[in-house]
Formats: sequence, C-alpha cells, structure tokens
Amino acid sequence: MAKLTITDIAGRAGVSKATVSRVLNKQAAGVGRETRARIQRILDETGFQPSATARTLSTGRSHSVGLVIPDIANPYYPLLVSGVEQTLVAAGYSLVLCNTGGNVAKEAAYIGILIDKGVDGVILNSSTSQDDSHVRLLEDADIPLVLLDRVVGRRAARYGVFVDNHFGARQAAEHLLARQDCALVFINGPPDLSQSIERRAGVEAAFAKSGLPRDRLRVVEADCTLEGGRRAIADLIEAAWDGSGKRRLSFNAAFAANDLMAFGALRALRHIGVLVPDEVEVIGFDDVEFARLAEPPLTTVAQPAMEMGAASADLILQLIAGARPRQKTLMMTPRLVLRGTTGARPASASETPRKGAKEHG
Amino acid sequence: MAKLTITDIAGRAGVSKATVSRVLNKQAAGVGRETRARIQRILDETGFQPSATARTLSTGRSHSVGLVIPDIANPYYPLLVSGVEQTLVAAGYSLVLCNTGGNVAKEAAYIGILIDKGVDGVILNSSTSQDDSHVRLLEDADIPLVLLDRVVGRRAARYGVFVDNHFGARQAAEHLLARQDCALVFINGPPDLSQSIERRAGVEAAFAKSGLPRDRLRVVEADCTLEGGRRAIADLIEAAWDGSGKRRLSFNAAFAANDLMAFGALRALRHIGVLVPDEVEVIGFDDVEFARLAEPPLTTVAQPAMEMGAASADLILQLIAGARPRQKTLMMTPRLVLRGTTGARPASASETPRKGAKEHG
DNA sequence: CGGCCTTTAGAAACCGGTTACTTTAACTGG
DNA sequence: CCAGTTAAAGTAACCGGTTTCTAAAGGCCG
Repeated sequence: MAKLTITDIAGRAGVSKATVSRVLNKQAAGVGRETRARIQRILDETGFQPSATARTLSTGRSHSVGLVIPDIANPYYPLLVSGVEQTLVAAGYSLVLCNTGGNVAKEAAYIGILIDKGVDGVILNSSTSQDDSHVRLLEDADIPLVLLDRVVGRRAARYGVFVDNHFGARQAAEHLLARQDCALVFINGPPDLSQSIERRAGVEAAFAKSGLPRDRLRVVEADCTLEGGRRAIADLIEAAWDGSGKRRLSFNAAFAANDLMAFGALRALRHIGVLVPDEVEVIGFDDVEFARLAEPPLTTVAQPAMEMGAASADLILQLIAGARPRQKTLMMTPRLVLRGTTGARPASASETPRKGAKEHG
Repeated sequence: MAKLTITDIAGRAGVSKATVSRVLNKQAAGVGRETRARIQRILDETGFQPSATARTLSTGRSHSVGLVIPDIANPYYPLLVSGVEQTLVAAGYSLVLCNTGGNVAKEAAYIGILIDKGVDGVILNSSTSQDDSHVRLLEDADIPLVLLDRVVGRRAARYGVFVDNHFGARQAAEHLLARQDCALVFINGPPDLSQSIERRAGVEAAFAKSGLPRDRLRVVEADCTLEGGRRAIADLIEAAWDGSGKRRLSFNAAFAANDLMAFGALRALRHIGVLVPDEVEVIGFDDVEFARLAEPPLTTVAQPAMEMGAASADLILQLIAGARPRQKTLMMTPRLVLRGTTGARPASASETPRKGAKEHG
C-alpha cells in the first residue's frame, strides 16, 4: 500500500490540501464544523500521518534535537541520555544520538550532520574544551545550543548545565587528606577538558589548605576508561618497586576523576593484594549505579546525571521556543557519598561542614 | 548569516540549480570541466551544505535509522547501541534513539514517529513478543525492519539478530545443577518475552536431564531491574523464614535472566550474610562490564552485545540497499563465563563439554 | 558546408506539506 | 434592498533540493 499524502486525503474528502492541512493542525478558524468532521473522519479511518520531512521543510522546524556525547559505553552517560530522552519525548521531540568516542574530529563531523539534518537544537557534551570552531558553526546557523557537563570556550558565554567540579573535587580531596600522613594520587582525565582543569584546581585547593609537603600530591592523567585507571595505578606501583620482594606503596589515597578509573585503580590494587581502605583509600567521581554494588562499595562524588540530562533538555526546549533566560548556566552541586573504599574519620570539630552523607546498607 | 541554499550558489555561479545539484552529487555526466571547477570552488569557499531535509523529501531517503530499545540505563544496552552507532555512522547514516522504558505503548508511539520521520529502517529491540500490531505498521509502510535480541511474532518471519537463549540458559542451569543436592531458583524476566520463554525452556531442559525431583526447581519472575532481582530473592528468603532465629534457605543456586537481577539477588543474599558461592551459587546473563569487576566477580552467560548491535546495523543497511538475504535470522552463541559466584566443580568425565572458559585475574 | 550525434546546461515538474492571499457566499444592519 | 462584514474554502507560492525533458552549441563526417 503506497503511502497516503495530504493530496489523497483532500481528493477523498473533495476539498483542497489547504483545508486538510488546517484540520491536521487543529487550527480553530477557517474550516466549517461539518467539513472538519468529514475530514477528521477520513483522517481517522485511513490513519493518515503527515510526512514529518515535508512539514519540516515547509516550517523549518524538525522537532528533533541532537545529543552529542563522548561514550555511551561509560555507565555515566546512559543516565544523562535517559534524562534528556524522557524530557524531549514528553515535549514531542525526538533524539538524534551522536556518540563520538571522545574523537574530536568525529564530534565536528557529527555537528555538521546535525546542521544538515536541521535539528532544532543541540545538546553537546563535548570531548574538547579548547577548539570551538565546530561549535561556531552551530551558532552561525542560529541553532540553539546547550553545553552539558563540559564547558567549551568561555564559561559564561554559552548556555550550559554543569556540575561544580571544583567543589566536588575539593570535598573528595579534603576527605582523603584528613587521613593520617596522607600521600595522595589524583588520577585526572585528559588535561584539555574544562572538567579536568576544574577538578584539579579543587584538589590543589584542598591540598594547599592541608599544609602537607608538596611531594604528598601526585597528579597523573588517564583517558577516563577503566583500563586507563588501572594502568595509572599499576605504573605507580611499578615505579615504587625497589627490587626487593617487599612491596612499597608511594601513596595511601587515590582520587579518580571518574568511577570507571576508580574501579580500574581498585583492580590494580587488588591485583597485588593491597587492602582497601586500610592501606589505600579510594574515591571516584560520578556515582554510577555499580558504585553502590561493588565490594567494597565505592566512595564517590555523586553527580545527578539524570537531572542534568533533564535540565539540559528543558533548557534547549526553552531556547527553541525562543526564550533567552538570563541565567545562562545551571550549576549542580555534587555530593560526596561515603562508602566502603574510605575509612572512618574521627569526628573532629575542625572539619569543614560536609554535604556528603553516610549511606546505610 | 542566513543559511545558503542551492539557489544562492547557482546565482553566484551564474548557473541553474540543476547544474549545482549535479556537482553536489558528483554525477559524472552533464557538467563541463570548467563549470564544474568553478562551482566546486564556490561550494568550498562558502562551505555550503545542502539541506538533508529537502534532499530527503525529494529522494525519499533520509539516511537515518531508528533504534528502539527498552532501557538505556540497563548497562547491557549501551553496548548494543554502541555497536549499532559505529556501523551506521561509518555508512553515513545517523541514529534516532528511542528508549521505551519497557512501555509497550511508548514503543508503539515511537514507531509511529519513526514512520512519520521517514527513517530508512528500524532496528527494534522490543518490549513485547506478543502484540505485533505496531510492527505491522512498519511493514505496511515498507520500511525495512530488523529485530534485535527479542523475537516479535513468528521467529522465522522477520529479519533479526538473536542469541541462542535456550543454549545459554541450559549451560548455566547445567552448571548449577551439577552442585551437590542442588535446589535451583530461576529468576526469569517478564513471561511475555520470547527471551524469557526460551531461557526458561533451556533451564527446564537441563533440569529434566538432571533427574532431580520437581520441587528442586523454582521459577520466579521479575522485571529485569536490580531491585526486581533483589526483591525476588528477598521474598524467597522471607517465605522460608520459620520464625526461629535461625535462617533457613530453601535454595542453594540461583540463575538470573540478566546480570542486573543477579546483582540484586547477590545484594539480598549479602544482606542476610549468606556466603556466595559457598552457600548459594549465582549465575547471571549478559556479561555487563561490571560482572568482571564485582566482588566476587559474577559468573554469567556472556552475550556479544556490541557484535549483535553491529550485525543488526549491517543487516538493516543491506535491507535498505534492497538486498534480501536468504538467511533471515542471525543466531549468536552465548558463552558461560565462570567467575567467582560459582564454586569449583570436580572435573568429571561425565560432564557435558563446556564452551565456557575459566577467566583468570 | 550541412546534417547528425553528443555534450552541456537550463527549464520545469515534483516530493508533501504550510500559509498568505483571494474568491465566494452568507449574514448583518441601516 | 444593498453595502459591509465575516466565515469557509480554494489557489498558488514556497520550503530546498532532485530529476526528467528539452534546447542550444560544438564536433565529426560525408
């Protein structure tokens, strides 16, 4: 059965395309009660669905939004996607998913495709904070843009939904640094990400306040994958190997810029039989679902991923509707969740008031 | 800067739209060397990108494919999505993601939207195996369809990529049933899924072969979530509670139809201090990334998720290209991966040859 | 040198909707 | 009874491409 067009419907009803179109769009004026009813009946009988493509060409609105993310396989992103998707679909929009694999070239290519496709807006969780040439393309084409999770270009210049990375990292670092004689390793993500810069700053701030000697903080960089985190720690262990049979660790606390790397670190530690949290304490970032499930459950800085996704979708819908909210950036507050990979701390009055709450069970 | 159109380009080059179109589409014939070069130069200078919408309307091909999945937050699906996405983008197609949350009505609604949008094909990981009315809609509209992971309607009737659920479940059940005095609980998914039926049949087959008395197998149903798996086991524990302080378990082996439910089961068991695998052995299904990471690492039936996604994308691309492969269904073989939630078995000659391999580390 | 073939390029229809503008008819009020 | 309004419905242009058909020009051959 060939696909019906509005002309077919018009033919059957003995009216013009224009009239059918008016009924389709539920326009109050311009169609008589009787005619409208007749057309409506034919619409219902045939189950006619107008072509979204034709409508898009004619109206310039596609009712779809592009979502660009680095890596759907990283368990943090599905939550983000889920939040975006739910909000969009509720508003009658659909989602074009662009998974860049952290590849900046692929990201740029995807943005080009989204422009061609005529999406009404783009939510961008970019893999680079430096080069914003592809983002300019969007702006030149006047397509609303919401940055998600990672800043591109000047922070306040564009709409965006972020988490307070500095705060979150500081909380985590402070907690670790309160340990007796702490020697901290910070496993950061790629250094060209705004995120990485902010988190590092948070760690440094906490470290400065601790007054510990400079060599007690080491910062290493990894690629946000489990294997990257594992190798980062394995390398450190290797480097401290003194040739004798006895293993010596050069650190007793590790903070990873995401949970996946934290799990990798734990894996490396477990591999050589290091006890967590007794010998080394570990904190991650994100709070993916499995952080709770791991044994021991992972202490981590929780980000409200689903809410962030939903918020970015809300924002893009507003922009598409033509609104231009004063408040350009929405900053969410992360929360340190204490679980099993960190040890108990003596309740001390001197400690900063903490947002993190101990979870039970 | 207003968006350029093909007419603008034609104007600048002093030629007609038709000629520009021929250059755009790299048609060999119909344009002189010199003219072609001049137009090409203007194209490059302006960075002109033709509107995909207009092209779609005109040619009837959208170069996009819809992917319908039940739940992106379930860690099994991102892998599937990733496999699909990589294959599609490599072929110049883009991906419209439809997350149904297991809601059949939402699934049907999404299929309607995909038809309107004029996607060239649909990959459907359905939440129902019964009602295929919405799938018929696709077929009426002559839109190629590939079923993924779950059968809808008669198995051989439609193109699809599946895993041999019967085999996988049988492997797992056999392994568990080899335990001394085994009392097995099978936590199945929703009973209206083809998957669930097949896996159950696999379990029943293994059980029948074991010769154990009927009451040694219990089948319960849950909703494929972690919480569902947890509750299923918690309920069984509750039911076996004899009022005294001493806990009695009515089973010593559990096989869950996915890893998430297996983790839920482990959680319920841990909650009352049951030792795994000593007191109860547990096997999951899927082999999500965290199965390896959990402590103890989860024994599970591994599905090649990424490959399945890629295979389904390959198949839909073939169908879009007009091919109609003889072989309608592609059946992947799952593999039992023995890890820490099952105990060692005495190597016995009588045992079925096993595909599963013991992993190290 | 004229007719025919081929190449180049343009004109126009088409894809399936939306919408500004126009026509027709009925209704209102002076 | 007729001018003025208003509601209903149609006509046609338009969105931005693709494609078929056709016209013009250039080259080759007899």
